[in-house]
Amino acid sequence: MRVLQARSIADQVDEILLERIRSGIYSPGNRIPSESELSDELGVSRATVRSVLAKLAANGFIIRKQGDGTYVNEHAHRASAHFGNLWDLTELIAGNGYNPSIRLISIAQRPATEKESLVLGLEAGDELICLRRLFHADQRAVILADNVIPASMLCEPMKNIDGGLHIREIFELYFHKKIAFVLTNIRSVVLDPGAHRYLAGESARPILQLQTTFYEKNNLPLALGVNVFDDSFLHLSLAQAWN
Amino acid sequence: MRVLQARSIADQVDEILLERIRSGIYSPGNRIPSESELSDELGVSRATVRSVLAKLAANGFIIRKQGDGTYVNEHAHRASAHFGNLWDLTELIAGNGYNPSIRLISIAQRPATEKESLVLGLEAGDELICLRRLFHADQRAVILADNVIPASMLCEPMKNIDGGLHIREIFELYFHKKIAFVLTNIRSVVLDPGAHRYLAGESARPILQLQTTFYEKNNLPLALGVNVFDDSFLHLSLAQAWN
DNA sequence: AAGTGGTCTAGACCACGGC
DNA sequence: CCGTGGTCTAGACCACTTG
Repeated sequence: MRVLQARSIADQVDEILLERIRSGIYSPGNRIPSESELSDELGVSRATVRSVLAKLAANGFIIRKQGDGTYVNEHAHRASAHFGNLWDLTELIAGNGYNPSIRLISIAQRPATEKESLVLGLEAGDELICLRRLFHADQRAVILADNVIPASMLCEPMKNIDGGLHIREIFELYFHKKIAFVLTNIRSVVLDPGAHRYLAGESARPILQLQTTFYEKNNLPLALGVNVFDDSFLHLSLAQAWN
Repeated sequence: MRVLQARSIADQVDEILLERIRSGIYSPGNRIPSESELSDELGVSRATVRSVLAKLAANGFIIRKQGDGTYVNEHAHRASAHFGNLWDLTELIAGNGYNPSIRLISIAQRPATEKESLVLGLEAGDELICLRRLFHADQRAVILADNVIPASMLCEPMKNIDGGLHIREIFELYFHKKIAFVLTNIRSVVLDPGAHRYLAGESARPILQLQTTFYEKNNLPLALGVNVFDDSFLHLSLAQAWN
């Protein structure tokens, strides 16, 4: 079977193998075909197969044993997030077994605070676009997501922004920017009344807060984000291979 | 320059490049030599150089720009953890700028609770080794780490265990087991009185809790771990490349 | 146009584990 | 012993950015 060149060969092999794992063709605890067999069957080089298997192993989907073979990990399905798409909130919700959706709460413009202008490299008083969104898991509000972005980068009227998109798409479509990397701080905080308006349950309980700074390829900070969610409802669990 | 075969060539290249970044030979925001130049200078193939650069980029140390070059990321130094060694608590403390040390609080044996025996695949009432350790950052107690391991796996007298070792080494030395992968749940909890005995600051404040399950290569659970720490003192921050 | 990183190949040799 | 994954090489071609 020769895969087409629509996306990269490696990505297609990745998709094929992941589908076989998910569908049970490669079942938990059992051995999958060797690298040579896979490269023969899929018509790609062993190096390409290896790059895909390395990624799957890093995310815990498979366990590799030198001299023996490659086995499907029977515990990886319990992880709600993976290193490739960490901090992708819709994936996090889906990984917990719910149907994710995003709703725009508000979009507004205001001057930057002193701290914000410092981090984002702005002049005091420069304007920011403030995006407040709510992520739902099967109709239940679970994550409150706030993002602030310098208004000077906006390429279209603020009202045009589709709040249901992934933050990466929002940057590409309305700001013509690509996020190169992110720096995320994981914190434990008390649910404050402002956020409690949107999230169900008792107030002042401890919740997780993800503080993210987005950077462009040229090392300049693009925007800030703060996401809060109840980790008793939505588990943030990660599988990771050790060596 | 031909590197020696003591450790893998890739690991040595990794070390060389990381050292050049840390020492400022490759300085923040500036471009580093191209893949071809590096492979020539170090006497290794371009593929090997690429595998190392890919790892450095995934951890945010460098930014790669197709058609342009590879640049040192000027923000990566602010990350306290990296994906390769995530949940390595001594690295986390070092990443926050402190000198890490580990002290054994207690080591004891008791029967497993119902929940523990379920997760670890034991019979009700099987014995567990309970390891309680305290991680210090410059003499200040910052992380309380509890681990429970089935007593049946122990290969030496309990008293022989050196509590100052990395959990991976403890498994290898005293249990003759290798950890293949871990599943970690990140939670936000209230500091309970039991843990407050060891950690300074006010009680009942929100703190981070890392619940880890350790697995062997054969997919069997080895042990459980619970680490709690004050994330206002010790930041859990991660750099991650987005594509 | 030249040079960069991105992708992929074919093949070699090694270390390890099960048979 | 044989087959497995682990490592490394040399070289090809492509896509992209910059001068």
